[in-house]
Amino acid sequence: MTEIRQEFIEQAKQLTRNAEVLPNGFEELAAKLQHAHDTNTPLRIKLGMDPTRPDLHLGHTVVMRKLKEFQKLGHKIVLLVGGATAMIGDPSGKSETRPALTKEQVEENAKTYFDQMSKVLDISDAEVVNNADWLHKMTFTELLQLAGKVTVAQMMTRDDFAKRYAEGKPIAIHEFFYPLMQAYDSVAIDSDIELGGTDQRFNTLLGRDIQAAYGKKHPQLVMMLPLLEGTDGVVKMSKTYPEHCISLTDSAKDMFGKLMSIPDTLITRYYSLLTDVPLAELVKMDEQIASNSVNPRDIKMELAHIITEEYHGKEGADKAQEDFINVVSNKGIPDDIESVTIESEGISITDLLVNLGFVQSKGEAKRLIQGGGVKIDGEKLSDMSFMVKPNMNAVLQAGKRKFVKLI
RNA sequence: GGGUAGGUGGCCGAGUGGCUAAAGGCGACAGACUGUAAAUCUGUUCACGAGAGUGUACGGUGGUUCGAAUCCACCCCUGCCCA
Repeated sequence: MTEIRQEFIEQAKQLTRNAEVLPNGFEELAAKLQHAHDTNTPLRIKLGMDPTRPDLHLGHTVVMRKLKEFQKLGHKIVLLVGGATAMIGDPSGKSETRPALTKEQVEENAKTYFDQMSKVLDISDAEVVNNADWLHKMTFTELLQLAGKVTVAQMMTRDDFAKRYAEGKPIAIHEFFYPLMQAYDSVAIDSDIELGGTDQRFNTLLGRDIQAAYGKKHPQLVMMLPLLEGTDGVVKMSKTYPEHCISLTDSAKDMFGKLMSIPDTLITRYYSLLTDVPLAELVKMDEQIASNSVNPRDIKMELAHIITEEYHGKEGADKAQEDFINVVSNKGIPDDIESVTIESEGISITDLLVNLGFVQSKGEAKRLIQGGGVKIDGEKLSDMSFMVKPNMNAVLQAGKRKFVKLI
């Protein structure tokens, strides 16, 4: 084996920040980087995407940021749209078969995906493929050949299969095909490295085995990025729990606020996974928080600003921070709240709250009032049958962050 | 095909004839406090109604009963064991 030059060891080190490389740590990675450089053949970096729900959140950007690093080093990003796999649904705990998407739907969702992705990396330079293009053309014989490469016992080593089986939960046969299809994709696009969250360990490693089974001499490495916890700090950020997601399409204000709502324990983790702030500084932050020499809120606010700025520019981030301090810290009201015009006959407060979409039902509106969560011009409202009249020129507040101006 | 255990509110999970709009937990929302939409504590958590109350709800459809999440019949779905 040839000696690996320092340059590529450094590169590999940089690339493995936050990441775990399987199976052989970063030595094989460094070797691949060097080989790619010496032979002038960029590495093909695969990332699979599920086109069923096109809303991306910060959790997705952890992987995307890593892709960007590869891109900067001159490697080729291959974005794989899972048009075929989308019909199965990743068996991640729940066995729900998703309805087949039409080609148009997949394309449309993919487009939304790319729009959002381009906020983080350069899509124009990427290779975009859809696995429906080859998987749907497979014959049954080819499918059986593929399925023959893996045993049931191997399949069952996949963590969530094993778990569900132990718990007596159903596993449909077609769910076994998900990893197989994903693995075959690696054959089809001839990837050198596949990125994914740690939940993709099995699928991506299977890709390596299947590539080898189909004759690839140097099968892909697997680079796994940690799953970002949602704003509750416990469960990974996932579209299953939209309330814990920070979506890329969130307004600057929401993004900032949601970032401020993460538990203090998660601050440096968010820094590490979502910003370029060097590790040494993160260590310092941890010390500062531990020793109480700094208010964690301030470090968190800086984090919120950095990330918000990335998606909404400096101005947007500044404004969001200003609003946050004004509304949350000083219990003020934002300065750009919307107005609603009240019809001349007036409207009951409960109906109004429902109409505004602040609550789901009148019952909920009443509970909110009972709990002291409704204020008019800062005064708590206790009268449930309160009638809102026109020209009150007052600010209605429901809960902590819903405001509207009544005219 | 046979046996057996299950299917309860956003989720988990108790409940085996009336006291059950259904314990408890999680989540969510609100209030208090604060150093933040962290933490902690408290309250709320099907819909309509000012309220008394009414309607809807425990896999589905029928039935027994004054009364059913709870009993019966059939059906659908899932696990496990056996063949």
